[in-house]
Amino acid sequence: MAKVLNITEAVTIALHSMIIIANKPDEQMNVKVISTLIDSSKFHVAKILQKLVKDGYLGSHRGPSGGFYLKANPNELTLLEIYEAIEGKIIIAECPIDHDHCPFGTCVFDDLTVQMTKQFVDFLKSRTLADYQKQKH
Amino acid sequence: MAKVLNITEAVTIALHSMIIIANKPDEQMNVKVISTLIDSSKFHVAKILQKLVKDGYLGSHRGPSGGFYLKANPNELTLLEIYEAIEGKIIIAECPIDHDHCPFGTCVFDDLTVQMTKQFVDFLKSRTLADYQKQKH
DNA sequence: CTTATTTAAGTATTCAATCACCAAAATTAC
DNA sequence: GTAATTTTGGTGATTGAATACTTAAATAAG
Repeated sequence: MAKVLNITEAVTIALHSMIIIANKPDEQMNVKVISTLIDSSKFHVAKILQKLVKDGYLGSHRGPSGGFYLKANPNELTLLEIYEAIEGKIIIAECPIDHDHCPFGTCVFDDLTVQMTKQFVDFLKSRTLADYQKQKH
Repeated sequence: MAKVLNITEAVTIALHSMIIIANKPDEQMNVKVISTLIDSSKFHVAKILQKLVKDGYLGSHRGPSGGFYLKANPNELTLLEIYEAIEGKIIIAECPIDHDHCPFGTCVFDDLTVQMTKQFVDFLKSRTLADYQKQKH
């Protein structure tokens, strides 16, 4: 069973956690609550959230009633920025055969892989965190 | 640096090798020649070709002047079939969050991942090996 | 028959992603 | 101030995919 798209659990955790936190601006959401909501390992969720704190998208408070809160402006934060915070900058998927060595004039995939990657990037760029907030704040 | 599309070197070797072999129906192409043409490890190329032989797409002859030859009908063999011979059946990339646990009514990615996967599959299905032969036989 | 060539098959290594755990630091609540 | 809670940061295990290598078997050519 093969997946065509590289959508890791790490990115999925990042996107869902950010959306969940953006929808509860009044409560401090902690790892336990979030990992339960999205049914993921709390260790993995903790790691991802720590990275998002380091990158400035989230803030955190330790101790009882601690947790994470949104620091970024949801109207300006795109899904692309979250995606790339976890995975690194998206690069166009080119055919692994070096073009100098490819025995064909044009790529076997034509420009499909380029098109598809752009389509994905454009989607992520067009969506902000605010688009996923039930009540706007 | 993140790649959105899962296009492994293994699949790339399979597609390019099949096309190369289909274009030289009179010569026995061996691992050394093919791996040089596509600038890949001969060990890896050998592995992939062995699998394609087992699956019946190629035949082989050992010994001096041995090599691989096309067994499949290039007019009926699609790129999809080659792709799935190596990677396994393509499945729709769904969000790793179990739908029962997803806190959102609709997927964060909308149906983009479904659309993109179908687009890729449709492309691979629409191309036969014959489309890549310079002179038809 | 001997040697060289080539595929076949099995094994090993590498790498990334995920997951699990622990000790330390911070903070809150009592 | 003490105890409980929660993030932080580091480490290591595990898994699976991808890639690299090695030896064995087959075959052709001389």
